[in-house]
Amino acid sequence: MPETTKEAIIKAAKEIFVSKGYAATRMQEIADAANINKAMLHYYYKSKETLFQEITSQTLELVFPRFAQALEHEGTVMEKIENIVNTYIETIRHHPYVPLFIITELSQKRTDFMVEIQKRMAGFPKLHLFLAQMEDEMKAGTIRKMPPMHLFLNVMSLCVFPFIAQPIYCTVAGISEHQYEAMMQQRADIVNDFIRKAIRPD
Amino acid sequence: MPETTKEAIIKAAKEIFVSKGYAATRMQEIADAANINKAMLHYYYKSKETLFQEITSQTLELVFPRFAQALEHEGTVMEKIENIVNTYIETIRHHPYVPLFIITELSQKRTDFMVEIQKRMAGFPKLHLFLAQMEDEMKAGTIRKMPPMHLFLNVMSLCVFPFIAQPIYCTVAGISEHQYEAMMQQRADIVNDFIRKAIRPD
DNA sequence: CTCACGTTTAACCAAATAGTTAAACTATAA
DNA sequence: TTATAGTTTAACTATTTGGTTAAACGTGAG
Repeated sequence: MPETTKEAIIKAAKEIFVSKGYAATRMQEIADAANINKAMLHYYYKSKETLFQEITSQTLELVFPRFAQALEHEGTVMEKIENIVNTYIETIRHHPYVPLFIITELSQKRTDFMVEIQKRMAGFPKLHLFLAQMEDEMKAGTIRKMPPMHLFLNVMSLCVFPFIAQPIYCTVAGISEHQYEAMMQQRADIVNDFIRKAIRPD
Repeated sequence: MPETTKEAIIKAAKEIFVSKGYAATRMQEIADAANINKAMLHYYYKSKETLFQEITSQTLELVFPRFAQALEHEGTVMEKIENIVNTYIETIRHHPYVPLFIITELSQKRTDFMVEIQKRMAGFPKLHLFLAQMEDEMKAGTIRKMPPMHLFLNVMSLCVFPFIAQPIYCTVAGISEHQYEAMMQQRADIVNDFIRKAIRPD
């Protein structure tokens, strides 16, 4: 089945916008990647901003619903964490450039992008409920005492950072992208083990 | 003491290049921030590339020597980790934009930047010696068994990610930059505790 | 066939941005 | 004081890049 022009544009634009960010992306580069004339981009999308908006929307949609859902899981703190870890790593493994894309664009403080992010955040279940549950379990002695915010940050760090840092990690460790992907396949189990041991009471 | 023009340029350029990246930075913006005419930039530095090179060099110099030194510390795996954690978090707390800067520019795959990074990596002590020591201690039963690469990645993740993710974390957790900085002050101790518990043998 | 409509192209324009130049300014040493 | 060298500025050019236009192309309906 031959790809429509619009599909080719979206595919190429997603590839390039997400991996290089808005500022570093050239419309010509997208046109080349989609094997079309640059004018076609403007035929289907009014401007670079418009096209970027479309890509942003599709990209965030790919990832945020799953992230939100992971936080809604029922159970103990450790069961919730396990679900978050599995969901995050699995999702990001399929879209490895997305976290850096989000962080890159957020750091530019482009208002339209920040609005888009905040819209998605609104659909998020309240984080502080999860933090409160952590405190309850810490008081009950089910898990070790530590600042709940830091525990949550630890979970995020262990899941997300490896994908953001892939290029530098491959350089410093002297391994290939392929070897790195192999590492990421076993990562969810390892992270869960790590956290389980770290938070169990003495 | 009145700042020299060159100092003003470097200060402004560092601020802007490091926080927004090469592609999103405008020479005019640097000139404005330094309160000088745009032509002055080209009087002191041949081109945007040249100025960027200078900023890159100074910025990496600020951070890489400390990172390298932290890996050279003597002692048990946990003692080494503790030193790495303390050094990394302390260093990055003073230069919070640097990690994202490095990752952003690396992801652009600009060859000159990658060369600059690899030069600094050359001065790094061999990571695999540290990994080998981990394996020794795991066999000896001093620390829990787990893939050494993942343990190292965990340490990096817990130290570096919070600074990269600051903008999105402040949004999702609904806290101010100031509150976030306060969190980062206590972070080194918390991360060390977390890792210590996670790697101790059962 | 041919008309009409959506699609595609080459050539072009306009705005933004990096980079240049020549003249003016300033401080300092002879 | 003035000659000199370094510094600064306004005005400019060149290049890159986002965006436009009018004409050409192709295809399905009548």
